[in-house]
Amino acid sequence: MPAEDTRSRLVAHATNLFHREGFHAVGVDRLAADLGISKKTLYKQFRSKDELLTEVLDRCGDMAVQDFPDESDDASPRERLLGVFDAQRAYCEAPEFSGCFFVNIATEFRDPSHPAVRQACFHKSQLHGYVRRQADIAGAHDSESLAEQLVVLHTGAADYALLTGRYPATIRQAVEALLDVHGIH
Amino acid sequence: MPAEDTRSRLVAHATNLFHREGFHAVGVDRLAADLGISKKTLYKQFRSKDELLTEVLDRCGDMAVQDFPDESDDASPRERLLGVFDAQRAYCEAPEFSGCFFVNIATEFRDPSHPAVRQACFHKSQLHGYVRRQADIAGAHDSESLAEQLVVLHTGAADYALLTGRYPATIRQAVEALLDVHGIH
DNA sequence: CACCGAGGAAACAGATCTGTTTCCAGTGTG
DNA sequence: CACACTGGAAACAGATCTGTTTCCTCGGTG
Repeated sequence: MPAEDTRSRLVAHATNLFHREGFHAVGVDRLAADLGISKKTLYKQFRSKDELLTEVLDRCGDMAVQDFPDESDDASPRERLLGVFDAQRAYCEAPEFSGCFFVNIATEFRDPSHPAVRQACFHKSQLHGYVRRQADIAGAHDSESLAEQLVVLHTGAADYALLTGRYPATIRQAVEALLDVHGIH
Repeated sequence: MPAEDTRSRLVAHATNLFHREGFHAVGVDRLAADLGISKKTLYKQFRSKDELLTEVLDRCGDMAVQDFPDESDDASPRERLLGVFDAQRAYCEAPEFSGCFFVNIATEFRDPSHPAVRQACFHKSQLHGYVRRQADIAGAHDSESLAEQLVVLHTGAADYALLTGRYPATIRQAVEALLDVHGIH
C-alpha cells in the first residue's frame, strides 16, 4: 500500500476516534492496530501523536466550513442562515455524533495557546464571519450582535444535543425570532 | 486538625482544580501536597479519587441551583429569567472562570452512564424546570419551547465565554427577544 | 539463488498515574 | 519514662501511556 494512503487513513481514523473518545483516551497502539499497521509505520508518517492531531485539526477545519450553505447560490441570506442550523441538525442527529469536535478537544487542552484551542476559536470566528456577511447582505442594522447571538445558539445547540441525546427542536424558532428582531426577512 | 475539616478542604480544593484543569490532569499527589497532607490521609477520607469526584459533583450540583434567583422574592418571572443570565455573566467574568464545570467533566467522561455525565444532565434539567415554572407563572403559551431555547442559550453562552474569553454581551437582547415572542412581558 | 529493504510483532525505556505499604517522628497519656 | 496512636515522607506495586529499538519475515530484484 502506498505511504500516502496509510497517512490519510491514519488521519481519517484518528479524526473519528479523537472526536468520539478524546485525544488522550485513544492510544497510538490502538490506532495502529485498528488499521492493521505497526507503531513503527505510524511513527514514520508522523513524528509524534501531537503532529497527527495537528493534521486532524487542519482537515476538520477545512471540512467544517463546507457545511455552511454556499454563498454563491440563489438562496436569500435568511434561508442561508437557517440552513446553517439545518445542516447542524443533520450533523447532530447522525448516530456517531459526539459533540463539537473543536470544543471537545479544546476542553481537553485547557491551555488557550494550544493549537487545538486556537483552531476551535478560529472555527467559531469563521461561523461568526459567515453570519455577518449574510446579515450585511440582508441589510441588518446590527450584524455584529446577530452574529454573536447565532454563534452562541449554534454552540449551545451542539452541547444540548450531546448532553440530552436530542437536537433542540425549537432552535429554528429561536433563530427566526432573532432574525426578525434584526430585520432580516 | 479535625478530620472533617480535612475532608471539606479536600473537596473544596478538588472542586477548583478539577474545574480549572480537569479531573485527569490533577493527580492525587498534587491534591495532597497542596493541602499539606499525605496521600495516606487523603485515602483515609476517600476510598478512591472517583469517590472524591462524586462528592465534588454533589456539592457543585447543590451550589449551582442557588445561583437561580429566589422563586419566593417579589420579582416578576421575566426579571427572574433575565437574572439567571445576569448571574451567569458574573460567573463567567470571574477571573478563575474556565467553562461550565459539568460540561467540562462530562466531556472528559464520554460514557453517558458515568455519574459525572448524569450530573451534568441533571443540572441542565434543573435550569429547564426553573425556566418552565417562571414561564408558566407568566402565562407563556409554550413554556416547554422557551425552556429549551433558554437552556441552549445558557449553555452556549458559557462555551462562548470560555473560547473567546468574553461573555457575549448581546445575550440579554436575545433572551428578551425570546421572552417577547413567548408573550412574557 | 542471494541480497536488500519495508514493515509487523513485541520487547523495551522512561514517564506518569492510582492506590498500598513501610518506616519513622511527634504527641498525648498512664 | 513507656506506650500507643496519628499522620507525614517516601518507596513500592501495578497499570498505562508515548516513543524507540530489536528481531524476524516476506516480497521484490540483480
